[in-house]
Amino acid sequence: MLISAASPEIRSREQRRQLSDSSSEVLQTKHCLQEHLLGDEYEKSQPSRKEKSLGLLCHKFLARYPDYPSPSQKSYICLDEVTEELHVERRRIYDIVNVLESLHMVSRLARNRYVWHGRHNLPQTLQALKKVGEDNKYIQQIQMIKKREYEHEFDPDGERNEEMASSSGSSEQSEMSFVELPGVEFRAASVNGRKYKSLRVMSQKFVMLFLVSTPQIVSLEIAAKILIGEDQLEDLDKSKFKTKIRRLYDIANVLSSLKLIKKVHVTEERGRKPAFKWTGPEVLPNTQGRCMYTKLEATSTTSSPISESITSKEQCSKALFPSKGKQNFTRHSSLIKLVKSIENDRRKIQSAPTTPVKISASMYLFIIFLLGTSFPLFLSQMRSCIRYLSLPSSHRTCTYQSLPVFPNTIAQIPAITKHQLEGQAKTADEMQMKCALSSPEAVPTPEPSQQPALSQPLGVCPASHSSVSPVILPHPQSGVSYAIYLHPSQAHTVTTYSPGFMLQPLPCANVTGIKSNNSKVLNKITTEEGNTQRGLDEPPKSLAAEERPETKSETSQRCLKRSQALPETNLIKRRKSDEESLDTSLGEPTKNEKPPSNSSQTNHEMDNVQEERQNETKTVDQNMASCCEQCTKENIPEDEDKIKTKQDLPVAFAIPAPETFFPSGYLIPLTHCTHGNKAECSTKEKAGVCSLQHTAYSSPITGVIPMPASELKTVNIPAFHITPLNIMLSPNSIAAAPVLSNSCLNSSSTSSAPNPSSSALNFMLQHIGLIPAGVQIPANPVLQHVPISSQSENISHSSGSTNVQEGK
DNA sequence: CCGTCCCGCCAGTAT
DNA sequence: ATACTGGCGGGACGG
Repeated sequence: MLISAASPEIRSREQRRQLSDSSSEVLQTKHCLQEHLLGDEYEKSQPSRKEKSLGLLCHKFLARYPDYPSPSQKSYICLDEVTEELHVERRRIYDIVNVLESLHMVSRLARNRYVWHGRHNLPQTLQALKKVGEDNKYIQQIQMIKKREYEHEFDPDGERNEEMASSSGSSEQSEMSFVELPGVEFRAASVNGRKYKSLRVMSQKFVMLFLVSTPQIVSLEIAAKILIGEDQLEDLDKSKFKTKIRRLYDIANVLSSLKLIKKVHVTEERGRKPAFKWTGPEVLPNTQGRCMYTKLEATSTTSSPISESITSKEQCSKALFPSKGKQNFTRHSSLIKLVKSIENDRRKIQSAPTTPVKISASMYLFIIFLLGTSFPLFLSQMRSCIRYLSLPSSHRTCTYQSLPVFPNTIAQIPAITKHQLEGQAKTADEMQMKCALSSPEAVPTPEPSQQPALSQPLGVCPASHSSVSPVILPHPQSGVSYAIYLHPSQAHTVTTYSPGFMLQPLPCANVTGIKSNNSKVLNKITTEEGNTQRGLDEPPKSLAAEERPETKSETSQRCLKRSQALPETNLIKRRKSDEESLDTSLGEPTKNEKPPSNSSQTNHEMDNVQEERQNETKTVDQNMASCCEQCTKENIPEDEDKIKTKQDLPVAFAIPAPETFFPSGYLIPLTHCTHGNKAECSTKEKAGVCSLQHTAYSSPITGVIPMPASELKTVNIPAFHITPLNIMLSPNSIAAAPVLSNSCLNSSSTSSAPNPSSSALNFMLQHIGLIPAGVQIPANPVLQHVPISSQSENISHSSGSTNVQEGK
């Protein structure tokens, strides 16, 4: 950790070392304790199968790069180096890189070379994938498969092909396409002529399934069937199915490492089946025109873009990302150069005197959520705000980027938050940057390298929407900024903010029923809920019938070769069990030190806790005063608790509000956000931030899982002061106003309403330096209106006897 | 026994 | 031709 101050390289290296060390240490310890015979044998214990797992490897890989790399310092990935340093065969790295590429976390630059993007693109990617998934009618396909299986129970006939053909056939476009992101640089470089059947596409589709289905749980079986069904029109043979499953495991492993999914089991009449549950960031529903994505023909080798839908989407994306408008390139040096020059241009723009950073630096902080509003409107509102704030006209330069930014940023917050909570390490630069942002001296003369941090991640697109529109308005006179949470209906009123407009704290009474506002959403949920889970399974039967001999001559050879390999010792086996026991004894606090491999159980615990917490919070007093009181004492959600123990941080909190009420607006004075206070923010912040960011590697499952809340609750806290070191986490919350306060450090809220407000606030606060980077106000999963305990764990309603169990 | 999934062959591509 | 990619599936490991 101490080393974290050193160069990123050293740090990451160290990190890796620790990781492996700790894991091996643990193993050795166990051995000492339980190994009866074989004294030294275990020392040179060959890496057990598990130690070689793709998941672990992926963790190591990920540990080398920051989740949110600062745009200024692009990290490149050299496969040779990686393979050497991680001691793995190249082949394995490809597996990892391929799925990362599918998420646009990396993109291929050239042979042997990739660029690391980190999770910056994740929100857009997921949104795009979700959109595509919807377009592909995956939901229907899933249902069809289930239905068919059910029918097959009785008459294993073969009319399924027709159904399948009709369904998947209708979406021929889904053949072999790879979802691209308009904003992803160099993405095109990865699109070479090679057949695109790959893991990449598979990975994307797999993710789509999660994003599309309501309980976000997908069984391998269904995933495999759907993926197969799409590829070839139905020639399901058993071996193909098996292969598909195998691939899915590969993908699932890296997705798990990314903490986007976790393994669960779906139990039904047939018994329990492996499945995976989405644990990644909630993806906001797409709104027409907001989502920009392009599908590229897999086999396309041309340098010209092949977009199937050159519609408003396209245009929109082009308008938003003029410099990124390029679509698809083959790997060609000239093209790469072009890209570079474009990038340089962009950099120049970003380095312009005035940038979003400055905006925040000058304390003209504001966040506008125009959820449910059209983008153009958003833009205009943004402009008016900017105008009002008397920002230098030069801002218009960055308007291009900064404007679209917000929505996008918001979307990213959940991921960021989660990530940070998990204690992932950050690069020193990143930390510095954050500190700098809040420090007075840095503000006046923003360094080019710093600015991108704010503007770039934001540079991409889709607007999010929610029923609540939090707004943070600067109040020059008093030097205090206010965060205002407005009901959508009021949003316009505020955004057209005029100098004379004075925001006033509103009494709790002045609330609006959120439920009714979200009725649409809720309805959707309830209707979708329950039909997503699969029903039966018995693919082999039908598949076997069609099985065709596809044997390869070389198979026999392989067998021989493999048989030569010496079987591993029993030692390894034993170790496994030892490892298990030890892990359990480790307890939560040490989680961050644990090796990534096994954490399902931990997760399980967590979920339980969360449930408890939810119940707990439910009972929390509904009125403000008492709420605050309580907050300070108890009701500290598990998550926060963990964070506290893990990072020694002040806990965040959210104040629960009456379920049926939603404050139509309230103000949160951001006292420290004034011009003169930057210094204090920065100093305190620095300490906080830095310490936070140095958190050691944490186990994959240790992260905070967004809790589903059944109701939206918010609080009206007119006069809280936000202090740098205080964080407020509203675990589930959304609208739960992210309120920070020294006196009120608690949390409890259980709100859950599609409202990125907390995210946005987090983001802003973090960038302003009010909140340590490692902390955040958890954003709330959007459509998770499922009854408290049910979340996605309870799929029972859907297929009656389906049931999900956590862990392996 | 069976769910996982490591391993590495080897075909297809890029240089 | 050589090196890089990555589809693929046998069969070993772990529970």
